Order: sequence, then C-alpha cells, then structure tokens
Amino acid sequence: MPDHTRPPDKRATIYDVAAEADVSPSTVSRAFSRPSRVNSETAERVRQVAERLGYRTNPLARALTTSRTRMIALVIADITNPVYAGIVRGAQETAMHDEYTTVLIDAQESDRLERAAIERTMSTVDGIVLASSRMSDSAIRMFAKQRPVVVLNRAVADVPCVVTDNPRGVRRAAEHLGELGHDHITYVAGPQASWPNGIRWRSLLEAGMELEIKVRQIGPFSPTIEGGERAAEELRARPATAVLAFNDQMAIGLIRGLTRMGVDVPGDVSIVGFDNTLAADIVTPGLTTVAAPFYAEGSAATRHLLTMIEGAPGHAGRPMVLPVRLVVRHSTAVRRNAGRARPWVRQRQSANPATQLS
Amino acid sequence: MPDHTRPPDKRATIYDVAAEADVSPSTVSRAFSRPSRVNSETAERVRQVAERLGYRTNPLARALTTSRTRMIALVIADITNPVYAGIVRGAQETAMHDEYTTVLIDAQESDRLERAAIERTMSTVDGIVLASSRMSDSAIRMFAKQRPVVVLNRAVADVPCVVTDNPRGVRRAAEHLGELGHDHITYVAGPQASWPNGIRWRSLLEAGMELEIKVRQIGPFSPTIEGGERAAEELRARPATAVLAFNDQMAIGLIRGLTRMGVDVPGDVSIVGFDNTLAADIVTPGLTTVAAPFYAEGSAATRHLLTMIEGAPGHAGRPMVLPVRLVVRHSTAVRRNAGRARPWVRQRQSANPATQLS
DNA sequence: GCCGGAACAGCAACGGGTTGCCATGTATTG
DNA sequence: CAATACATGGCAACCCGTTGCTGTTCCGGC
Repeated sequence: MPDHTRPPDKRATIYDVAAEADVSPSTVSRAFSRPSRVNSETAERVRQVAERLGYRTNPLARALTTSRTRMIALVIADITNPVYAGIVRGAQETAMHDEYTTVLIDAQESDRLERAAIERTMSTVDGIVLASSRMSDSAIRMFAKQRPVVVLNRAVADVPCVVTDNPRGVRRAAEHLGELGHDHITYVAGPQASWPNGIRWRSLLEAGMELEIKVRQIGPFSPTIEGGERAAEELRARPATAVLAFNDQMAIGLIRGLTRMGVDVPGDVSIVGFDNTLAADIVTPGLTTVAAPFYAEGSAATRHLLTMIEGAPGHAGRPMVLPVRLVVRHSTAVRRNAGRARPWVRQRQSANPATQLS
Repeated sequence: MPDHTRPPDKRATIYDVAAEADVSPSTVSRAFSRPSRVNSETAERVRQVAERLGYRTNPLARALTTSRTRMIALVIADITNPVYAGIVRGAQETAMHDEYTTVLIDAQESDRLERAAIERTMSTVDGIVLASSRMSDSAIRMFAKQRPVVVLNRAVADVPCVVTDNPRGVRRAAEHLGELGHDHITYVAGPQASWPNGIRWRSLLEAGMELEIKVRQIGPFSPTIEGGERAAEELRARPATAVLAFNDQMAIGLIRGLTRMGVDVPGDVSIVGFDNTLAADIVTPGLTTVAAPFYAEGSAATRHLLTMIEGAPGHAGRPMVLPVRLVVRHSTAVRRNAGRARPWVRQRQSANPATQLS
C-alpha cells in the first residue's frame, strides 16, 4: 500500500501542494510560472498552501523542460589577482539582481583547465562571461556557438565583447609623462598571450608618434611583483626615466627593485601602472596608474549576457568600450636629468615631490 | 508523424545513442554511470557511438533522479576582501579535483543577502561552505539541517567547522612584542559581530595574563584601511607603544594614520596585523602579521564537505584547527621610550631599524 | 541431460516540473 | 435565446536520465 504522506525531511512538490489545495499539479505549476493563466483567487490559495508546506519550485526540474537554469558561468583567469574582485562582484550583483546565480570558475591561468571546466559546466548554465580568457579565439567561438558568451578584456571577432579604453588610458599616461618632461617611455611588457598587453603596447606606439615621445619595449615578464623586480634588473642595463608597466603588480615590483638598487622613484624614474588596484594606493610612493572600472566591466558584461539569454541578438560587431582614467599619485615626477648620459647617477633628494591629482 | 531525426543544434540524448547503437536507453545510461553492469564490448560500442554523436550526459537530468548535482556553494562575506582569494582558490581547486563545480556567493557583508542567496541556491547544490558567515548561529544550523554545511572561520555548535589557530597566533604576536620590550598591548578591534574578532581579543587577554603584559581594547572599527585610520585618531588620545590590529587592512590604516600624524612606525609604535595579505608585504614599513593559511582553509573545508556529501558523518564536535605563523617584517621594533610620559614626543631618527625575520 | 546461478539487457516507473490541447462553465453579443 | 468568445483548469505527454525488477541466455556442475 503506497504511503502518500510525504516524509517530513523531503521538500514538498507541486503534487503535495496540488493535493492539499485540491487542484491539479498543472494549476500549481501555473500559479507560479504564469499566474495570469490562473484565476487569481485560486492562485492565491495555491500560494498560501505552498507557503504553509514550505514548497519551493525545484530549479533543476524546471530546467529540465525549459532548459533555463538561471545560472551563468563567470570564468576568470586567476582569482588571486585582485583585479578580478571588482569584476566578480559586478557580475555577481548584476546577476543576483535578475535572480540569476553565478558559477565562478577560476582557470588558474591554464588554457586546459579553463576549457575542461567550461566543458563540464556549459550544459548547466544559460550563458558564460569569459573574463581575460586564455583560450584561443577559435575555442571561444566554438563555445559561443553553443551558449551565449560575452568576452571581457579582449576582442574576439563574432563574439560580443566588453573592453576598457586601453588606447585612451595609455594616451593619458603618455601625455602625463610628456608633460613632466619625459621624451622617452619604456613599456614593460606582460604576458605575450595577453590581449591587453598587445593593445597597450600598440597604443603606446601610436601615442608616442603623436606626442613625439620615443617608446621602446622590454620583456615580456610575468605580470607579478616578481616579474616587475626582474624587469628592474633588466632596466639596469638599459636605463630609462619613464616607465609604463603592463599592470600595477609589475609596477610595484619595479618600484621595489629599483629602490633596492638605489634608484629613486620618482626622482630618477617615473613609473605608471595599470589597473589602480588597492595596492597602488598602499605602496610607497603611491603609484600613478590607469584606473579601470572593474565593477562596471563585470556588470556590463553580465547585463549584456542576460539580454542575450532573454533572446536579444548580442552586438557581436564592435566591442563595448568602457572609459578609464589616470590616477596620479607619487610615482611620477618631473624629469630631472635633462642629459642622456648616466641618468641614474644618484643626486640625493629626500622626499617625494607632491604631485597634483587628476 | 513524429520526426525522430534529431535537429542538429540539439545535444544528443541517451535515446539517440541507444537507437544508433541498437541497445536500450538504460544500457546507454549504465554504460556511463555503472559500466560494470554492462558487457564491456557493448559498453565500448556505446561509448564509441556516444563519442561520434557528441553525447554528454545532462547533469540536470541526472540530478533529478540522483539528487546529486556535483555542485557546492561557497559563500563568502565580501569578495573585495583579498583574504578570500586564497580561500576561494583552495575550495575551487579541491572541488574541481573531485569534479565538483563551485557556485560562488558573495554576501556583501549582508545577513539578508546571504540568506536569500543561499535559500535560492540550496536546492541545486550538494553542500555549502560558509566562509565568515554573517548569519546567526541558528540560521546556520537551520541550513545545516537541510544540506551538508561546513563553517569556516567560526565555531558553531553542532556544525562542522574549520578555524585557524587564533589563540596561538595572538600568543605569538604577544610574545614577539614582549621580547621587544613592550609591556602593554592595545588591541584595535574589528566588527563586534565577527567571530575572529571576539576570539582574538579573548586570546590576547589570556596571553597578557600569562606573559604579564597589560592589554586593552579600542574600537570597534570597520575592518578596512579607513577603519584603521580612524583608530589612529583615537590612539592619539590614548597613546600606545604596541598595537595588535584585527586585520592587515586596519593595521595598514593605522600605519598610514600614525605616520601622517608624525608618529614613527615602528620607532614610536609597533604594529602587528592579522592575515598576511599581499598588502602586508607592500606597505612601508612591511607589516609584521599573523599569517593564516587561506588556501588550506578553503581546501580543508571543501574536502570535509565532500566527505560529508559522500555520506561521512561530519565531525560536528570540535572544530578543525589550522596552524598559523607569525611573519615578522618591519612594523615592529624594540620599544624605545621606557618612560610612560608622552611616549610620542618625536625624537628624530630616519630609517626603519632593521628587524630580524622569523 | 537437467538444474541453479551468474551475466546481461530491456521494461517501465520514477524524479518534479512545464505546456499544448481540450473540456467545461460563464460572460458577451446580436 | 442562441451563438460565440473567453476564462479556467485538467489531462497527458514530455524533458533526460536512473534504477528496481524481470526475462533471456549461457555456463558450469552433478
């Protein structure tokens, strides 16, 4: 004899509610998923019974027929990089606002891991945000064929993208250094495979042309403090008075490395970073850096993804570009050594000259 | 007439594979979920057909009957706090290793948001790791009744917990300061509601007794750089020579605030933080701090959760305690002013005295 | 040559909702 | 008052696997 009393540890289903409210399961289902198809009094009664029984619609069961899970995947290259905190929060908050849940995937800078994790998760999510993906364009396009995908911090043809205005950021940094009298900027490169690294260098080349500032590149180095310290070593052999680093971590490594070598920042060398992470404000001297709107990035990418999930086409044409700004702190200063020769011969001078903020 | 040819954009199902391999759907299912129940040749054939058709088992459909999604939720209090990066990675990596997917929930320091998000996600995950939850003990216990739950950085009765050895960390910090000649330690408190805050203060009380060091508390302050700066203000009215801050952020705020006020760190005041975040190494002077094994925390909590999901009982008795260590940098130094009076009258002295690392 | 049991594969009933279609009852309209 | 339209709610199929049970085949043992 089947026992129809539900064991108390199990969640109530529409069938339990239906029995209790004396309607059919379909009515219960509709009372929640499309209330307009149900008499409002009936719907109310159903809702009350459901409340009393602690009923919650099972998202998995729903997903089985609707193929909508209300989950999205957010794939980031490296969660230990503080840059992603803002992106994650922006994405998470935007998703949560529309009652979507975010699945976070940390690719740990590995193409292989990234792929495997997406492969495994793809069928469970309604869409994917790829933040700084390390995968090939073609791999990304392949995923984009199966699910809505938005790419962050990178431009991939035929896939909707959200990027920050790297050219403008670089340009502002170059202008700033130019105004301080620097006529030569060294770019300390990050990972060759990184899309922002490429565009930042190209933007610097271009800005150099227009502003009549000479530019060169050293690297690539690892985009970490250690990478920056190694870059400092290399800089010893080929001195500079103005440096633009791929990111803040490297800029901080540079400050450290140079300071240890007895080079004064910004007295002897001005340094500009990229990202405006928390650390930029903590390091001494405070790092002049190009601020990216991380929260807005995550938020914009997610919002766009959600509209695609709802059926919008997705502007695969031009990437969406978010504005950046230059935050001037104390790692940049007026160029002191007008002459070319031996720019790093120490001339004692104690404190950091004050610099105006923008 | 029903059309049995599958539209090419849809994923293949076990039915497609079954038809193609000329077996029943159940055989296909078993070929993947319990191969020992199927003739190995048959299984091989099925697998080949599946491969050819690009079949992947649909995790949602599977979950519907097995009620196992192979997803776990990781709830953190505030993703912008760098402390969680290590925890998230530890959890993520451990989960991924066992082919579990991690759903990240950023509670944004809000009890309400945290609850709502868990409520919504609970039915889709097999278990939950609560890192620094802001919810009440009873709320946590309620969730723990419905799903396996492991609590991180907090002790909740009747729920498995993973914590770091706060007493030992505080003790080491106190010993260190004592050895430097400090006979009085001021604890700069973080959020009242924070569990670690409570235990750190109590541990300091205890350590003070044993080491014959006087202790007092000021605060609470917000656990941020700004909070630390505000604490610095308050410290002006009630000077100290040795300070233990609730966390690194506050310690950095203290360094900043005090330095700005003309107080020399560590010359006039020694400061110890908690967490050993990246910033501790970046700030000047480098921050002496109690290092917590974040990665291990996330990893241990997740591993424990997974064993619970697999059916193990869960050691709800004593919390699992992870070891900490003191990282000595340059924010602590030998106490200079032996006298009580006006400990902060400036006595010029330029650089940070070197301090030995432990 | 017969019997018991192991190995294998299929049937069918789930799991918990969703939804196209139909039946019923009521309201509207001419 | 008949005819039509609309509002409601139920039936049953479906989404895609999983699994208890059953039926068949084949094997070894006596």
